[in-house]
Amino acid sequence: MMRGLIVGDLELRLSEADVEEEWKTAFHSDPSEKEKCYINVAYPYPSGAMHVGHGRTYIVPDVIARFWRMRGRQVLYPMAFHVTGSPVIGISKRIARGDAKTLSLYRDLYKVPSDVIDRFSDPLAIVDHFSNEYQRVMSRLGLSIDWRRRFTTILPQYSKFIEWQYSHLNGQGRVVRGEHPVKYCPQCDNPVGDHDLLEGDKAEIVRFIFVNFEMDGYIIPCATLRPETIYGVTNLWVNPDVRYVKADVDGIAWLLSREAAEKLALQKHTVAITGEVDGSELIGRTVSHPLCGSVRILPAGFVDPDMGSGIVMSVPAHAPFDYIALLDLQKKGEYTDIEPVSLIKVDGYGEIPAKEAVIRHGIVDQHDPKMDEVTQEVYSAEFSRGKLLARCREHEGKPVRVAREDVGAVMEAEYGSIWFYDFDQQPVICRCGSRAYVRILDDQWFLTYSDLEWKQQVHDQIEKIALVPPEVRAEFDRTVDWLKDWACTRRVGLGTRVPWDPKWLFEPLSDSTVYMAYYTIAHRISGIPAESLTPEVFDYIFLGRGNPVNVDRTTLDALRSEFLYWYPYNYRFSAKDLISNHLTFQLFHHRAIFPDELQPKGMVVFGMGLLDGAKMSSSKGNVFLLEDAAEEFGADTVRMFLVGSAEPWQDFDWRNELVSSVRKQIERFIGYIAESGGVTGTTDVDAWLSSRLQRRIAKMTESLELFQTRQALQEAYFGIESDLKWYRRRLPAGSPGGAVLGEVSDAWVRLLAPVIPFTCESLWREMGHDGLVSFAEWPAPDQTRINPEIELAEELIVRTIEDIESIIKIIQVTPGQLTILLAPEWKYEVFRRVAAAEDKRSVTKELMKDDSMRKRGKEAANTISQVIKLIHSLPPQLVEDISSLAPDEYEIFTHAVTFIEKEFSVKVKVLHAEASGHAKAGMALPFKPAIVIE
RNA sequence: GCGUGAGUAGCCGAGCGGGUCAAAGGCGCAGGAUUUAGGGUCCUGUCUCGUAGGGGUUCGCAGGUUCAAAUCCUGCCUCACGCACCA
Repeated sequence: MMRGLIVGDLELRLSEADVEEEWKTAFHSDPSEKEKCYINVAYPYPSGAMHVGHGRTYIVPDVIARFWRMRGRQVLYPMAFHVTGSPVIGISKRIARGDAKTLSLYRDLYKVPSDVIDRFSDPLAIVDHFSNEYQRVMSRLGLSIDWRRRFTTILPQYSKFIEWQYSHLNGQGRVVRGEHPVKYCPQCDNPVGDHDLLEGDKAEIVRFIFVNFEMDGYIIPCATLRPETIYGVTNLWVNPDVRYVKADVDGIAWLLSREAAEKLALQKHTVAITGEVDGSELIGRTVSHPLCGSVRILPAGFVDPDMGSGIVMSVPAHAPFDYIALLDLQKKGEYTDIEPVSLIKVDGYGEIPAKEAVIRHGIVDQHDPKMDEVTQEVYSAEFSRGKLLARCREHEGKPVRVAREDVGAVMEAEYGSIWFYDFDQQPVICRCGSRAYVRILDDQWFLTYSDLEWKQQVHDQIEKIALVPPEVRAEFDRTVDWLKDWACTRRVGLGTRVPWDPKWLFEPLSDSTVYMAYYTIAHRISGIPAESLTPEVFDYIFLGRGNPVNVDRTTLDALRSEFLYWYPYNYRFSAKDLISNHLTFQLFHHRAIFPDELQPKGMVVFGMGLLDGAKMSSSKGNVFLLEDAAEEFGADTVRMFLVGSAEPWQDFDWRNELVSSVRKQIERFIGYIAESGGVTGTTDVDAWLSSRLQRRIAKMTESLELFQTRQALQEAYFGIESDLKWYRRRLPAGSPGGAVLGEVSDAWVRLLAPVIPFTCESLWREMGHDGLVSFAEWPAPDQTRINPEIELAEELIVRTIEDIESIIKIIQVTPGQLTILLAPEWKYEVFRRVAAAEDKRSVTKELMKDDSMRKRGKEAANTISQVIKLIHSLPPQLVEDISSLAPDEYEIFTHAVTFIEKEFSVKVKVLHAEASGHAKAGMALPFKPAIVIE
């Protein structure tokens, strides 16, 4: 009796534990005679518990790994933990501080015991705890990982590996020093990433230019994105209620808002405040700029000292805000001599676009909520279609987008303009609660992804690499084009120090680019002291170069040979959000470090995970923990759902009701296998079932080769199940079936083993096999068992039964007798000739040229048109089979009479239509007999 | 806003080098069967009309190409992912 037949919760879990124990070391993978298959996944950052979304990321590669292992490959599926970076440092601080939200996340959602949480004030305790959890849960889910190779990215040996990589990149001139604006918290004295922000995580850093006016020996800067509009400036705006400061900026006397002066100090300028001045004192004064001459300063309450320099240049012809503000003053009879000065011609507008737009939208004053929209409208019209007018001198006729660059460059070179960075929205608040600013870091290290030659090499690589799905190729190419230099170092966090500048650490994405190579030797190198692992050692292992002496040669040769066995990797798996950074970075780095023959071979990109239709997100609490899922449904159910509900590259949606039905499917599968045990003998439908099985095997194999896990499961689960259902329906009453069922079970258990390995492992054992199904031979379709005639005959019966059912349903009578009238041979001839005809429209004429057809007259013409219609409604393969195999319908139906009689509980007669003399006889067509129900 | 991709029946999803598509499969729902103890299993139906296996209208919206379009082209709308120093 088979154990596990009745799948109680407890029993299921017990058997999972048994199998897990057996697998403990089964997937340790060493170089062998066999062809290798090396797959890997982006390693996790263990700062929290795994949810079902993570589950799929690691289960899909596992299914693929198991598949190729059964196909006889030496498969390597390794795993490590990425602990580089700063998030856990923030987490540990928040936990130490007793932050309620963080504590609740870890205690309630991740279910970390309180004594463990107590240790979380140490960031290393967090990653330690969760990497062990990850391993435990991954094992529980049956991932066939070689755990000997596990490492973390702050292991001293790994750091040495990073140093080696960067010594090459640096030597190639690919690491350069540069300056870079970042979001920065003065309180924390550190750059802040978007996830470090309490508010303003969508804020972007915008680069303004200061247009420097002059007044009494002071520079009066105005921040703008549109330097070309200098030719249309009619005045400046100053807020009379704001106290401005005089400041010494890089040795020159400036006048600007206090906020602006402080911001400048963070942007590589020396700023010393020397005095203050009321905005009101500035009103009415005259300033000048070489490109627009002298203009006056006017009062404006809307000027924000925290925006730009706190002083604004006014271009009323093209800026609706300026226009309406000027108008407001003039309504009071002030400054009536100022006229808007037009400098841009744009189709769809007259001389003063700002004025027209304001009038068109019925704006009455500056406080109208539509002002932003109007401004946007004018700006984008001018930017996309505008051309500069004659008053812009040498820039006349230039499109706005060009003139903007040109005028800016001239101002910077000749008129003392500098760049000024600020956020496009406020406020931007650090998690510590204080305000964040833009700061320019000037000793930052960059990877030169902007290098055109390097980009080209990566483009060439992308052309050669296998990408799943292929549509992502365009996105990779775009990313390569779009990448600029990447700031690859940080001041804080865990990680490897920059060897030549130890105050910096390599940033997390930058230390995770070629670690797939490290897996190949991770278990062998962990015993070697880090001090011995000089760059020369890695050169020897990975590049076969040099003559290192601090590690003995036998060891080195072993490492080198293992690396060469596995590398290059065959497939890397990752979610699609990493295309624009990690997945592309690793191509860059492989290209820079490794020779042609060791470049990546392929990548598989995953879709995202949803939970009940909403995006999964730990921070929002919208997650379902993987372990809870395994507990509730069983590991195999979780696996089958995650790989079967959508193809890997599609988004999937975890819904408990759907998962439950997957569980029933597995139970049904176990039931089928159990019932087929020990069945002997043969039946009439065995050959059919066997033939179908071969096709299912071929289809599933093909699908898995293409990573189509969902398609594979459709064939291997639902396909085989539906064949079995039909098979059983076809059996004579009381028959348990034939020995073919054993053949099906044997193949079926192996086909599903990659997806539901726990179940299949125990079934395999119950079936009396030695060894693990995980290493059993993958079924191969047996061509000799494929029998198209039998499948065609069965198809005819299926279709006829469907016809009978639908007729019965419509006429709603209880049939007393059923007669099947078969089409005569000449109609088959028509069928074959129509099927073979290129042009179905002229085939009637063609056929009617025949004497044999003509003498049948109208009947022949009708038949031809019915056959044309019939052929259009049948699958092409079927049409071909009907033509070429010429099924003997009489033989087929007389054999199936008992079955049809059983189906409809009615007497069945099978007759040749033309001999029957029946009124419906004319309806009979090839493969579609006429049916008479009385 | 920019880049990449997607929009198919109650839901999820096949199909997308044009005819074979009223459109696979699953889920859900409905009816029936079953010596069915419990949500199990099997069969049937599930856009619409129809007392003979058929007809009609559908595949984000609006146009276009074609004898023929879910499938090709154009425009629009909506959604997802990415837009950088961050895992």
